[in-house]
Amino acid sequence: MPELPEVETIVRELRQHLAGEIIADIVVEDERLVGYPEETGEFIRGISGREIEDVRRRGKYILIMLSGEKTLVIHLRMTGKLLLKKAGAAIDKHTHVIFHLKDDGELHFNNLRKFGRVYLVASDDYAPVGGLACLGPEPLSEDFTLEKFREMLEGRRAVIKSLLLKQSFLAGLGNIYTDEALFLAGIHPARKADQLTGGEIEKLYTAIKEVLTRGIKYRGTSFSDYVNTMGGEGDFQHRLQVYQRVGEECFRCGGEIEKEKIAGRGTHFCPHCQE
DNA sequence: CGAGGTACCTGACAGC
DNA sequence: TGCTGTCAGGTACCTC
Repeated sequence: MPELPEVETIVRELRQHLAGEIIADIVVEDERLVGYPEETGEFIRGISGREIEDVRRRGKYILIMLSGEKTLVIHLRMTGKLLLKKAGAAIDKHTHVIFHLKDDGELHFNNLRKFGRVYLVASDDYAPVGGLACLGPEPLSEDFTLEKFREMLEGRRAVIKSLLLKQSFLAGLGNIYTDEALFLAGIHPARKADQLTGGEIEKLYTAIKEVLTRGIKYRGTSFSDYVNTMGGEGDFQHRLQVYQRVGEECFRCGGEIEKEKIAGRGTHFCPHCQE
């Protein structure tokens, strides 16, 4: 489901509502969703009674910083949702982990396809969460400069779409925002990374930042599953240029948007604007 | 390094 | 109505 803008939207809401709260108890309905520690009881005991000090984001990972130098890490994968509820709220069929707050609220981890994961790790050691430990740079951070992006692409013979989707290369882009960024930059998704011109790299760099910034501004893209912590939809689906627009007119040239399998994923692009 | 496949799950939708 | 195949915002793991 969620990519960087959706996760960022959720993180901002969680921070506002959860900072300073104490997690009193956790109910795990399906142990498969606990990625670490292996033993669910250890996960529950390690969290119970701790205070939520802050909520942060790294790539598509949600980091709930707890007292005692512990971090509750949550990844939503495809269909995960985090929903803030009042105590005693109805439990949805696909809610598999519930965090009960001391002060009357609940956080429901809902997961239709059960791909999402929760982890409890020491705040100074994220190694047990492999994907988190080896993430690439944050695309909206100051240290992701154009110069750095050029260096990252140097000598990479992979198809650009597959590189952009790779979290260890750059953190946070998923299928929607990758397609949108490549359209904005006018680059065909199947181009080889090391064959992009200097101008194209610069356009892509700007496009990535712009697409993510706008995605956050409009609080994410909801086309089937994504909702924020209050169950509300984002707005960016109304502003997509290519994603989910197969057969429709390109807003730039009037041609027809196509869809093809590239880098193993359904890929949307305008064959005229992205040669 | 890079490409392609499988697996993990449930549900929606198209086609017969 | 119901069966079958395909697809879905993600990632880990495997082989070549």
